[in-house]
Amino acid sequence: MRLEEEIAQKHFRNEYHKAEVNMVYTFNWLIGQQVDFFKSFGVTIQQFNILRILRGQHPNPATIKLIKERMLDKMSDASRIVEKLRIKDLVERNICSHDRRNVDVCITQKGLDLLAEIDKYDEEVDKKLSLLNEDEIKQLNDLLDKLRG
Amino acid sequence: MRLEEEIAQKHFRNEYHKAEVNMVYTFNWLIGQQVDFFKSFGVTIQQFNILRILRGQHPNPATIKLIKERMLDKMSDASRIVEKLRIKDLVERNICSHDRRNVDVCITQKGLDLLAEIDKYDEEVDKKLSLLNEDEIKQLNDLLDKLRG
DNA sequence: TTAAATTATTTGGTTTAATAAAAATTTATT
DNA sequence: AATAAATTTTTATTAAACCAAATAATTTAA
Repeated sequence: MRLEEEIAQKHFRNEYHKAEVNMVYTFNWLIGQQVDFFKSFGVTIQQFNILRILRGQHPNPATIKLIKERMLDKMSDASRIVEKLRIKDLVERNICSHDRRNVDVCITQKGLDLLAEIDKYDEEVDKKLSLLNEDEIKQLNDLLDKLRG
Repeated sequence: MRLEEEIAQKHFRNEYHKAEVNMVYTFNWLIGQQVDFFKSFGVTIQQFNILRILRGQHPNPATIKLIKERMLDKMSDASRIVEKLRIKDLVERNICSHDRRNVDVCITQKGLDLLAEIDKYDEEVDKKLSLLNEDEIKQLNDLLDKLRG
């Protein structure tokens, strides 16, 4: 639906202004769906993102620093989120023997199992964007890449 | 820059998957800039959005319910945000005499002044998207509108 | 070799956000 | 009129973001 009809704002200064509002609005729409989806698996989006980073490293550990760098939302408080995951037995933490400043974080089998379960819904998740066809989705990706410079 | 290079993720299942990640990443980037911008005026994005809604109603009041409906992020905790604004003297709250469940919220002159000040930076804000030209921005808007259905 | 600087992480305190439940009030039903 | 249902707002709870300071280990440099 056109943005103007979804929110009660009739007027935008120009297409750039509309794009700003449109992105924020679409972002909220998208994140809202993700929150609900992940909640059904007992994790938050941030927790899921960290688990995925850890799976990417598996069977090697990742430090908190590496996790921070790889997170989509760079500002997140990785230490504390890792601790939440540890409480749920989804990750393990150990002081690194080579450099004891580091904390090595590893995904557990339970964590891997959870991700495997979530993976089953990939197609369903992709379908949420299915109102755009392949070409349009590619266009969108190109525009976003260009936008960030 | 291409998303694959900005985040350390090489592989996406398909363009749809990439688009999901791309939107979250790009919108986080955008919202991060907005947060900084509004912080320099002493308000959060949500507070700004509520002030704008109130200016739209001015000189009539808006109820909390109306504010919630109009917010881009519909789920937000409007009561508390209004209270934050009241503490800063940017809005006034009064129990509605017709229906005492309602709370009438009005923007103050100080609130109007703040918005007027922020308005001065409109062009500068639009410029953040200037890597896309008019046509491309319009395409982006159309794609996002279509995406949400 | 020791002092200073750097790096990695944690912790405390504050603010924001999302959600559900509670409280207050009005409206509807019998 | 009395009670139930619906509506509006507030409060409580939990997770997360933010920022600075504290802690601890390592590296650099004098």
